[in-house]
Amino acid sequence: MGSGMKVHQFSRGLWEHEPSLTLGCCKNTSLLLRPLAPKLPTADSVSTTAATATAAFDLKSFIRPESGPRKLGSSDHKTEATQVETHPGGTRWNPTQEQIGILEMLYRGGMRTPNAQQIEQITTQLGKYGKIEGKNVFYWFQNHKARERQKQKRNSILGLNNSPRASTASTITTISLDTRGQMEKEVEESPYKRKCRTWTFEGLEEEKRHCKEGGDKTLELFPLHPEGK
Amino acid sequence: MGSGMKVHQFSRGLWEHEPSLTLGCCKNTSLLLRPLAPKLPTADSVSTTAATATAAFDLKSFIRPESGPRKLGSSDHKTEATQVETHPGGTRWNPTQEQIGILEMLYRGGMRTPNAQQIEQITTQLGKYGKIEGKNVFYWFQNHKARERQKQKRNSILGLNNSPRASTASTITTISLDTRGQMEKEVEESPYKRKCRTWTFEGLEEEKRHCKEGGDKTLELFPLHPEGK
DNA sequence: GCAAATTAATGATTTATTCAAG
DNA sequence: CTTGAATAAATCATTAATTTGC
Repeated sequence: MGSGMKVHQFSRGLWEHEPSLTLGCCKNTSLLLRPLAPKLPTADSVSTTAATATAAFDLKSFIRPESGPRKLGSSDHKTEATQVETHPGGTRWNPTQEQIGILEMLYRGGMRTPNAQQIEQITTQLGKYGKIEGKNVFYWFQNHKARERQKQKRNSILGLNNSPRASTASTITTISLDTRGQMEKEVEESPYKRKCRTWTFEGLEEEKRHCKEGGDKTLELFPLHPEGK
Repeated sequence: MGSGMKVHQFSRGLWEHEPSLTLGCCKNTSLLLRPLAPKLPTADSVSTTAATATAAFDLKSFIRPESGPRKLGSSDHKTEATQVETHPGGTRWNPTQEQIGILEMLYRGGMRTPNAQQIEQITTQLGKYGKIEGKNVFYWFQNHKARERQKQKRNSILGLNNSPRASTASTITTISLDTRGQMEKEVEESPYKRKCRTWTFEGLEEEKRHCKEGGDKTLELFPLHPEGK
């Protein structure tokens, strides 16, 4: 199955990178602050770092917090952000027809992996038609691209066999709307590109057990960093 | 090559849940707004969506903005964010010894893929020792995990040959600090687990050409991906 | 001893694979 | 079965080590 092993080496060094404007949380404005770190060559950094860097930094709360002291009931942390409510009934994004339409239009227009700014704009626009987040847009493009590709691969393989029910799923006929120069090689996609997408974590995760039978809405909330950038 | 195909099914549904607080950007509180979209079953959504959803939403600016009217010189956009500079000399994160030490400690403690909250905390802590962002922490764990894995795979393959210098690379001896139930199977990792990490895009990218030979700092920030291809 | 050239490590992205919800 | 969501694998790209020539 995996017999491709193609190596793309060209198109090198032409991708620019975005410096990703560093939200204001990192409060080190002085640029040369790494006075520590004696930079010993070929240091194993095992015993040394363990001694130097531990500081005030209890790992217990980080590593698998379930095994540690369970601090669920205690409002010890800063549980003050009341951003409750969130997803009323569903865990995952349920796109509306308008949203899908716009996304497909963008895809057909040639967009493959939008960058952060584009995702932000798209999310803002699609937000008018229903709840959506940036990651939904991102994932949609990822998935759509991958599935279009494997659909085409399957069609190209099965198409030679010409089984009478293979490709009757969609059979879109009115594709040729205007098709200016945009369409180009819908097939034979270029497999590697180098983009930079700067993203930052913001919302905290929501595990929400399978919620098949649980009806209670005890949603506690956590401190996100509300200070934006 | 791809002959593994192992499916791990245990250790399921044991992750505690943080109910997530959805930043307030999505402003549709009324939950049932999809008046449009007649929801025709197995809709192709090609011609229909193109008609319904276009609205006020110029795709031209999204899809490969270079093919459209180039608006470089015009300061029409909000080119007011003088978030220049940021990375003084380097594009990518250059971890200090302390940061690496903490990260390795966390890794050895058992942390594999921290969630958003953990990443946020780690980033805050590591920020004391040098500039760092959340994505750096995330990437570090991804890369470290993957490379430890392939290192072990390589060792397990070569280890059977019993070359006398195979595993003398690190030979950490003082591993057993306290090691309560934490350590468990460092080898034979459980490769699939289901977590939720909600992340959102935040920083907009800004472009900065390679600056290898160009000494000028004319970093234009046009909204682009320079060419689709 | 230093600096350019080369190599090794590793940070950052993209693609492939997989799980699970509806 | 379709598809959103998440992770693992592959790989590009940049920085630090290391080597080499002077």
